[in-house]
Amino acid sequence: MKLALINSAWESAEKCRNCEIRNLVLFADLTQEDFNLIHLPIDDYDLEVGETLYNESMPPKFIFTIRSGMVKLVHWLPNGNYRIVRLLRQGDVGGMEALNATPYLHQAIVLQKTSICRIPVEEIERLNRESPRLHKRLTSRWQKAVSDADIWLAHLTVGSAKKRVANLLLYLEKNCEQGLGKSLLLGREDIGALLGITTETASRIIAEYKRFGVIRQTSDPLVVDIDKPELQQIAEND
Amino acid sequence: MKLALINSAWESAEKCRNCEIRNLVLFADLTQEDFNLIHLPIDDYDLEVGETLYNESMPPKFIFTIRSGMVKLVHWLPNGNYRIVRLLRQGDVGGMEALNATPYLHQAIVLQKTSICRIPVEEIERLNRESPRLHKRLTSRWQKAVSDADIWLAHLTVGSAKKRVANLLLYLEKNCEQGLGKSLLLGREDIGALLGITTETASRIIAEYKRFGVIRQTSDPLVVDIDKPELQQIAEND
DNA sequence: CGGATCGTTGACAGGTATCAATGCTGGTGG
DNA sequence: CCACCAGCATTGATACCTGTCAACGATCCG
Repeated sequence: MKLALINSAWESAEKCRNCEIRNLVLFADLTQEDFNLIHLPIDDYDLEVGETLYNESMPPKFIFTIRSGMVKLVHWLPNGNYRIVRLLRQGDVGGMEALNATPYLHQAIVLQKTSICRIPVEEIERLNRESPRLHKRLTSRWQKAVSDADIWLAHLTVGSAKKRVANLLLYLEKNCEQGLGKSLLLGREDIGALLGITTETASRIIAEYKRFGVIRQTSDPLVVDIDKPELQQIAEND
Repeated sequence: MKLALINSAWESAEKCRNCEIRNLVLFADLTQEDFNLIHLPIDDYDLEVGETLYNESMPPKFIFTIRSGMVKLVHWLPNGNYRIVRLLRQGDVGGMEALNATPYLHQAIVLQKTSICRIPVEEIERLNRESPRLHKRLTSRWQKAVSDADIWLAHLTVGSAKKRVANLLLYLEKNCEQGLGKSLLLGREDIGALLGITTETASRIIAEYKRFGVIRQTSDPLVVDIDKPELQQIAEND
């Protein structure tokens, strides 16, 4: 049993060392010695659309890095409504609240098939104490979370509903890994919760964009081709 | 010259050790030995309404803790409009971007006479390396900045303009140090930039609240008495 | 006293929420 | 295989809200 645990830990360190997106995530700057410090298992696994990564009532024992895919952070309001406060994409870290021994602040739900690394908080704390390189990475991740939230606020909650949807589509084109000119097309309810508008308004605008050819269906119903210049035009003027 | 610097450093460490709000800010957990590590001067000073604490084009060499008062973080948009992305109040830390050697992300402008501690980034970095207690504090401040931003988003950018203003007044009552039942009354333009509404709409709503006695002028034109239950009522239902 | 700045108010058009009804699609069980 | 259902997306009608443009009042200060 103990041996199994040690093997597992060794394996996970090995996997991290060879991880192809390592330069994007927490362990980018770790050295060989740092990896030797890893004792607890780091699990990696995939989640399907709609599955929950963590929520407010789970014990905050892990942080999560996104290897690929996309996750929404949902904040539930007392009246049963909800608001999406951020999207996590490749290289982002979720659940960092756990590092301060406080409960998770959101429910994290998968929007696109997503590949995850789940890292025990204990492990992070040990490395944090013993590896200044990891510490540096962690604080810069934290900063990224703050500045993402600010940019969100400044771009996605101002202007008309049309502008907001245009900005969202442009944001997704950049960040959803579907390739140039392609964007993930979220459910209308999610679009509403992201932009602070109703589902009906979101639907109307998406339908209108489709009619005018600003966005076009692809073979995958969850992905659309977008007319980037046109959307940028809408986002700025109109 | 060198002696003067050393004296100044010694003095600032001394001041921090005796600071009456120390338990709120970064140095809460530092020990005597930790203070002995402080070599660079930590300045404290006051700023008046409208003065700028830092902005995007200043070299990011300091972080700032708010001893008292209130500061807005302004994000300028390309078209000349601006959005207030967060408010800093007693115990908050501003300009933490500097710790990652990136430019400041906002312009920080004083809303209420504010008392500041300005701490050199170099100093923080040294302490961070040598004092695990400070490190812990720093990460928890960072978390606070993230969760503040999220709460902001979830409460102050949804619902009707009336609800948003009500929520803002309740938020200020809790956080502006004017005492129970009293709230800082911001300029209408600031209210607009905070809530994502126009100045005119902000003005209409404030004027209406005044007419119905939900808020009442005090001797200080920048402070109002608020009818808390009524505002909570408005924030939830209506 | 005049000018600048900020707050207030009005009129109006356009945008958005709301309520309600109707398509559309994928999955399930007969 | 098909009928049916549940969940989403779409669309319409309408009232309300908010942005916009414009004018006017209040206050402060030189």
